[in-house]
Amino acid sequence: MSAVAPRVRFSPAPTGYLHLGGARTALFNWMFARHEGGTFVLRIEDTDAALSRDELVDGIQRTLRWLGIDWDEGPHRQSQRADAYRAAASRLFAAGHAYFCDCSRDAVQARTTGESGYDGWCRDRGLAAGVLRFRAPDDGQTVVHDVVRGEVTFEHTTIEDFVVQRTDGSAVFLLANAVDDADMAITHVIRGEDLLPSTPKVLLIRRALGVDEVPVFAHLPLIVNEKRQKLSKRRDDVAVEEFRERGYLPEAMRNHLALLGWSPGDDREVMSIEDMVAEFELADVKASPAYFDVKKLDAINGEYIRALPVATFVRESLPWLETDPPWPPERFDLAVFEAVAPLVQERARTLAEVPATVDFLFLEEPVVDPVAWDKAIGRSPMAGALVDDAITAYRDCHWDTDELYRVTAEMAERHGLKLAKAQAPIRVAVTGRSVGPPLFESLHVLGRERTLERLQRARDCVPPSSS
RNA sequence: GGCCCCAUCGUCUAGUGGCCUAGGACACCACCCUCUCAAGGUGGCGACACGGGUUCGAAUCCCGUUGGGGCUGCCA
Repeated sequence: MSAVAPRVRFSPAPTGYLHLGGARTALFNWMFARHEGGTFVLRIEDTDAALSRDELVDGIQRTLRWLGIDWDEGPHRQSQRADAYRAAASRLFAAGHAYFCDCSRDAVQARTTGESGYDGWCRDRGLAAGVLRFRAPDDGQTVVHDVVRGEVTFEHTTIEDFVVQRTDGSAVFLLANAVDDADMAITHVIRGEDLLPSTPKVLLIRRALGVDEVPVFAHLPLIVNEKRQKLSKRRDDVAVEEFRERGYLPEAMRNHLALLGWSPGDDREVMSIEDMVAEFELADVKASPAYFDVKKLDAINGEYIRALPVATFVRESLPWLETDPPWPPERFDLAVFEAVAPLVQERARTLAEVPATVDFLFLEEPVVDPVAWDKAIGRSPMAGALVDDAITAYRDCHWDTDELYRVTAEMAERHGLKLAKAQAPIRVAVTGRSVGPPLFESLHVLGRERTLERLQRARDCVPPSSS
């Protein structure tokens, strides 16, 4: 491609959080830059005063870092480059490429034709104030060369005289975008497909400003919801921060995002970021929209969780165990959690699932799943006898996993039951649930005393007739 | 309405004219393993939107139709 190292930018509007589409766009820009040995620029598009708040920008940076996406330049703030945009606007006006317009919103509406929008009524009125509109060419066409979409042609007759500067003198994103990409020598514009229709306008501005170079464009397919619509804040869960809070690992998030619209070309899916960077090519990006499937994210996240060193898993789980836990905080015992961590790790798809898997260890009394209780104890004719036997056997046996297994298996045999059946009431009595970590390890960690207490309590609840 | 984009299993995708009776992954189902649940293993279900071309040959190229989507703001 180009002899010079590419320069790309991720230029989000600060809306208070980083959404999935933005994260994917950032990731693709970043992977491209790293693959090509180029420069990744972070630029905040906050020309709208309402968006120009520091905390909104901080959130984006924090989330990008969480995802492992770092930048080489910036963050540049468009809110701080007003002078450059004003100068550019003046040049457009002076050269006759733009004119002022004082049409009200209603007037513009009235003058909007089906084919090409605003009809340019103010073009020759010689106004000196108002919004500044770009004088779109009346004929000809602009061709956008797009790496993922090929050549896209826009007839100039379909491009209206669009606004480049607001009444208050601030630049609209089209202008700011054109000026910044030129000033920052951006070579590849990689962004969402929703920006494709605005591309000829930006190109027109650049040309009017005397910029000859044209960046390479790559319009990425949209990420859509189950109804195949562009993800929106209102109706969809789109904040990356929220996925973080739901217990997803950044590596899994990043991996899944990378697979939306791109693949390495073979059967690999779960792969390291290094491998993704090594394989990433803009030309391999697909053109069709992709649905963000949380089920698949869950599966990928589970794989990443299982691949963690146990100590890392414990550390990553801590926020979920210490912040607003389902048990009294003082009852939590890190050593106990560490003892069962490998068993929990094997089963968790998200870190958020961890507390409920181990809550029986830290609660005075376990959370009882009524359906499980009813099935394993309430309506089980053998439950009373099994629990009685367990109490007897567990009172005197060696308190270790193998021994617990052995005496329980013996007990099952005495009753002519499979161990799977025989352990059910014990599990529910002690953990409150029918599913969970392996039972005998759980009992071992819980301790004899508390195990017996819970079994006795369950025994007291069993109707006499059932024993 | 106008302009533009898109179209392979339910989903994410491989496929760039013959290797395709279309491969993988997630999800789902069955079986195996097994103290529950997971994990793992095996197998199953399941797609080239439709119609015309081009070609010896089309999921792959072209045209049309249909369907979906994006844009159409003094938001970006």
